Amino acid sequence: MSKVRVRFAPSPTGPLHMGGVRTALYNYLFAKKHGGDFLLRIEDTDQNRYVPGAEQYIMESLQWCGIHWDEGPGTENAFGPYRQSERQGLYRQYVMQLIESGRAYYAFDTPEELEAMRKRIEAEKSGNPQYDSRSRLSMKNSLTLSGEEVEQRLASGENYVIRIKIPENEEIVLEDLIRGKVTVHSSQLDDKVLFKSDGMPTYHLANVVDDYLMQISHVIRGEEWLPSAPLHVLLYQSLGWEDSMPQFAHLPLLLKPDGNGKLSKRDGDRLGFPVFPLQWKDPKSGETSSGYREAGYFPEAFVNLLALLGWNPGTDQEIFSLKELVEAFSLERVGKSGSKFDPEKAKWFNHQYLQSQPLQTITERMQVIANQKGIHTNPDKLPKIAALMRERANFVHEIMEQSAFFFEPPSQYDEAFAKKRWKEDTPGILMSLAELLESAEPFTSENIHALIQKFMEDNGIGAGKLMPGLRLALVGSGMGPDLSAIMEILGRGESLERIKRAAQNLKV
RNA sequence: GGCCCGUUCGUCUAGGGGUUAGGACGCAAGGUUUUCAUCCUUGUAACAGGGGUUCGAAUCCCCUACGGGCUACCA
Repeated sequence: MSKVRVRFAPSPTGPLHMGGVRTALYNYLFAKKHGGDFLLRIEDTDQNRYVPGAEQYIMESLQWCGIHWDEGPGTENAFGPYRQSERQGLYRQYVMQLIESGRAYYAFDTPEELEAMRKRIEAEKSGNPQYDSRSRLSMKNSLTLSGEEVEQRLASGENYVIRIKIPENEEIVLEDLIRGKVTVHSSQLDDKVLFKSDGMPTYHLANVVDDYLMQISHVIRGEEWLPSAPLHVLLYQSLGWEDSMPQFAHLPLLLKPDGNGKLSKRDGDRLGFPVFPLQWKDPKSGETSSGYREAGYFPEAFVNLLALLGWNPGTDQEIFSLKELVEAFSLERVGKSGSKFDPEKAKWFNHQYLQSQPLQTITERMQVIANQKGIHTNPDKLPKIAALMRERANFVHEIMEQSAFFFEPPSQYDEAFAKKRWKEDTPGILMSLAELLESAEPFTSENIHALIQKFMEDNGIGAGKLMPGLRLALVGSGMGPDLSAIMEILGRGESLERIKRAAQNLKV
């Protein structure tokens, strides 16, 4: 087998959504698994839909995910350039080749005429309302016009497109790596435009030409391309490239969590989860869409959860590093049916990574959040807080939210909890405990814990009587981790101060 | 409408002729804990329907239903 070369070929028409990232990921995994190349190619043949910043966004997204391309914009070599707009001059010779061999033809129809044709066929119910072997002879093209007139129209600079001439009665068979044999009859295909009147190729032509020129071995893309895959096969055949035609693999779609249909931007807004890897601000509308990065996901978690949406290793393993994914990945284990995205499970993945991430990574992120929120922190405390708090959180920002009491004494006490647990004798008990804690040396969790145990024993006080009040004093609510650990982090001064303050101020 | 693709717990999925249909998320209960979480244990819950083929079908075939994709001088 020749070298594996795959490409991810997004169109810079907006932010890349997570389905696109998954397609890129599968391409990457497949390439790396087989020691091949992963290329990034920008399909910007539609100038009308170009969105500034989109290309940059795509690249930044892939980089954030750790999906690195071997070739792409910026890595110029023999196969470049990697933006189709920069390859414009390349395509013309191939359409001309098609025209000369009679596999394509010029067409001069106006949008109005095309519309009229569709309407007519629809009204007659005489077939598919499309430009095909049945209707093309009633249109204005080089099949119906005299050679002279075609020449004349071309010479006068009239707008024209070049269409593929779909053969009339042919079974087109394509062997899809995921779906098996897919057969389509040529009568179902229409004479797709290959070359637009603006001098740009359409996707169909450009992707076939570029895949050929870039020696792509496997085309791994979304299922939405399956219907046009036979057209691409025809193009390879017509161009005489049948022998180097890549193998196809059409991936199932990512579906919205509720109801049906493919995942869209709207769903994220509606259900409160990101559908984009990175936050995106639409340059036209100014509208902002949230991203996984900004929502606090680790890129490793994002990649992990994406990988398992449509692929599985056949084992019970669910946590995979990128490296492990490369090792385990195969197209044979990609499913055929669409996957609904489950935001809850996404959080679970991040929880897993939060537990296994180096403490330093977490504290760095905590520091960033602290700076943003204007929270003053003692950098020495952060690793301790992280270690103590992370198991209860899914995200670093949740650690910060749940750790607020470390940075600021309670400004108020949870009323319901106080009502239940703050008794008349609580202040007195706490004051005695505070006195005892003065002697804890050093002021560590272990020592504090031991002293508290001793205190309870000596005074015949149960944990249920002491702890809730103590917690209220230190935290302000009935939640949080072990109190000895909290006090160690708070330090002796702050801990005792909080205890005394509550004892003095909190009334039954 | 036409064409193509698909259908196992609510969700992601394993399983590809003989399984008590397995795991994970979620949910529920119990346990641990000073609280809330975490964690642990247990439980809940599925082969879309109908016909075949077969001694035997979730698994193979057909039909139906349902879902999805495509149907542009967009990708």
